[in-house]
Amino acid sequence: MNLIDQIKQSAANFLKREFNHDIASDQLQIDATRKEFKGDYTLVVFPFVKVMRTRPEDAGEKIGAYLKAQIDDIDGYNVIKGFLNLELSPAFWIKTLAEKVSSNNWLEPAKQEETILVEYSSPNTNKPLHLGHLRNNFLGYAVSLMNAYTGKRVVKIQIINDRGVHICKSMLAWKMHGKGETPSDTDTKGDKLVGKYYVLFDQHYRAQVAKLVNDGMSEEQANKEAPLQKQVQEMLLQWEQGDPEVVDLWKKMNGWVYEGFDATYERMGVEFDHLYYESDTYSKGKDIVLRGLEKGIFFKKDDGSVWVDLSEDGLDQKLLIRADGTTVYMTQDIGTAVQRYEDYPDLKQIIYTVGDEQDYHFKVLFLILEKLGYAWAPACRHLSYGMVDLPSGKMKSREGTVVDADDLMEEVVAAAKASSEEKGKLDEMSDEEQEALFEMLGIGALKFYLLRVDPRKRMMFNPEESVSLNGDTGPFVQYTYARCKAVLRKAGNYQKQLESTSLEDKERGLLKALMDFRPMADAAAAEMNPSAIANYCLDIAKLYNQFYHDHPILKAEGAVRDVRLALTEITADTLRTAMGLLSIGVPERM
RNA sequence: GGCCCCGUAGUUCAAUGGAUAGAAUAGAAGUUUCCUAAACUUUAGAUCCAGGUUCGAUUCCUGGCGGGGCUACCA
Repeated sequence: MNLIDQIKQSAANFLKREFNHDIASDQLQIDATRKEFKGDYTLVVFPFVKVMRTRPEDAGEKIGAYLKAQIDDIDGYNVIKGFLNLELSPAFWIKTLAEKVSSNNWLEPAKQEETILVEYSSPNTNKPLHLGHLRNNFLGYAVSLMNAYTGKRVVKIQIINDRGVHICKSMLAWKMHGKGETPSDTDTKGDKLVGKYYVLFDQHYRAQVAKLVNDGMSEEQANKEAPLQKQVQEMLLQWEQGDPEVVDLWKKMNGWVYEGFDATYERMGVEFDHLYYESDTYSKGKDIVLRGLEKGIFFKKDDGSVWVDLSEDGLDQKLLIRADGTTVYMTQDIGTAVQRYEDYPDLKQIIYTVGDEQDYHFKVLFLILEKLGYAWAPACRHLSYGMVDLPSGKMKSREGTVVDADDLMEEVVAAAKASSEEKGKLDEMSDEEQEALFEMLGIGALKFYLLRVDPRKRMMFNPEESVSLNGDTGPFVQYTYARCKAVLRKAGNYQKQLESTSLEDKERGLLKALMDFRPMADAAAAEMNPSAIANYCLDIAKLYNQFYHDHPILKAEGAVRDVRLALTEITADTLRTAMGLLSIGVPERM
């Protein structure tokens, strides 16, 4: 049991013994003491006051005296208003530091038990990945790593939206205007080439619509009547009927897209364990819905369409099967969820990384799954994240304001390179090492920029800030790590069986923050919140840099030097581990 | 219209209901014969408005105001 739990336990025991009262565990609150007060940890005594029927100051005094008597590591205490500040002994801190620096397993991942699925990315195959996909992928991948670290067996998946009318648009445009162009003979990335034809379709289509409207047709009707619209519908029908020519074209163009995506994913540093394709799963779910209909969970309208009524749950009615018997997105999602549990029978949870514009969709999906009686339904979660805005406003593909993922990664790496060369510290590195470093710094900066904001919140993407390497950035943390490693290289071996000595305030503050890594990581994983990890890394880096600035390490002597080196070492280990959970690498030198 | 989310320094972000609301950036002023100055220090600057619950509210509740999203037999 760690010390904080011990203190909580002891405080609860006090109340039980003296007042025969059981305090709820959520009433026991212990925080790190704010730096303007003396002490290390603070117990909030207000919850005790009612039971003890005394003033907060008295209550604090009594609890403090009891805790000091009970727990050896507590050296003293003070009470300010309703806050009991506990002071821990120097020996406790040295002991804690020595344990961490001498055992190399305190940062090991927890044992992986429950199996969970994390879905992210899940792009359409008609256009390249953009900034929004970057936030999605970085979030989903980080949440996967965090859960794997804190004790889940994580299967990383995506469902690729490889079919449907949007794919046919690219196909049709290529067929009409492509002249047989391929990625290799145009030296174009496959996803970019297909995206080009998607845009081309849209241009021609809108021209047709405009002409029809000009000729007196209503816009709504023109949208339906445009020849290209009819052709694309026809093509979708051919695809569904398995027309060999259409299917071949579909396979060919999707293949191009996958090659392009693979290159993008590789540079992003994300990966998947299991790919699902919508073309395999889009018809699933219908049977499940029909069985639900028999059981009376759903109902049928006169035209034969099948609906679910969620008005008792505060929502409305939702279509599940069209009058013509075809399925909608919701039906497919029901099918794929069930499919996944069939694929992974010991599955405990699915996390869906999908933008918050689909909050309602997932609310409905989870409710339907519950109504269908699947025991695992309540464990499903929607990792809902906010859109990424640009200084110019929303990203809109029509207006060409979409930030392309590949271009952006290229830019941030170029910025890292320019900045590194300006500093000129890399003379000893080979060209390959330098290139690898620029990649690590640039991509790291981008990931950190997108991950340090609470996922649930909409965020602003400022291109200039995203390539900046100063301030609250990934490179700041990476720099701190490299700084630690430089010190450790120069120090060589040192005595890790630390002798007793006192600690400076900045040393103790840093150590205290480092001790908080596990609980922080557990909470972040449970909340699916990588930003908590990013902000923790910034805290640690700031604390270390302040300590580094104020106290000489290599020039110190004896036990003091050993302590400072030990702190440096566990700071580096913690930063590397924490950044690793965000899939951001840290360099030995920079 | 109905439902959901969000309003914190000039700007971008923090703060399980806890002490004097923290950072970064932009602004002003400093620190290097010394372990990596991509650093550090000082300075100025904010909880949309009005009520309520509470020992205590940026946080919870109600009502405004402002912004965004969802509300398709689209995916």
